[in-house]
Amino acid sequence: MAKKADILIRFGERVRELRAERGYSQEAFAHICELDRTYVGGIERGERNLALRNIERIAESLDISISELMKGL
Amino acid sequence: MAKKADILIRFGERVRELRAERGYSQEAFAHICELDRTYVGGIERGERNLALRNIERIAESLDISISELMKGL
DNA sequence: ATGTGACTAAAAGTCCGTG
DNA sequence: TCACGGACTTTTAGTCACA
Repeated sequence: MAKKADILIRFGERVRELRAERGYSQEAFAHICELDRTYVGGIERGERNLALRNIERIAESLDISISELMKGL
Repeated sequence: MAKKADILIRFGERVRELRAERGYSQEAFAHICELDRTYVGGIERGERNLALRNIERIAESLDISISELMKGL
């Protein structure tokens, strides 16, 4: 498990990129997503195998579709 | 929770559609995904809030990208 | 060939903190 | 502002018997 360039790693990198693009701190972003600050950190580090509902929340908070969020993964 | 046309419902419908298009039974498809038949059934019925790794497995088994799988959701 | 309820183990996800 | 840890509760993963 946790092979490098794993889907979770790639997803985390993608979230971090998009979140930073929007000028949000992890904490501010976590608040928008209504997720825990430490949890969002874990997602960005590729440590979290998050479920579909939370993927949806993140996409919504980034104001893009899930499909768009998953692009290139 | 579980509002109609929920993400899980829509995702399940999408999986069912694509799976059926390929002429797989739930059981045959479950075998390809290396998931339990009843688990896949639960996904198609929108009862499972499945996590990213399983979403990836399903996309792979359908031979499409996650982004493609999520299209229209 | 599928729907469903029930179940246990594992993982998701929260909340407290530190450097 | 973020990485990371410990302890905790809730939900998912994965399977079964049965309709």
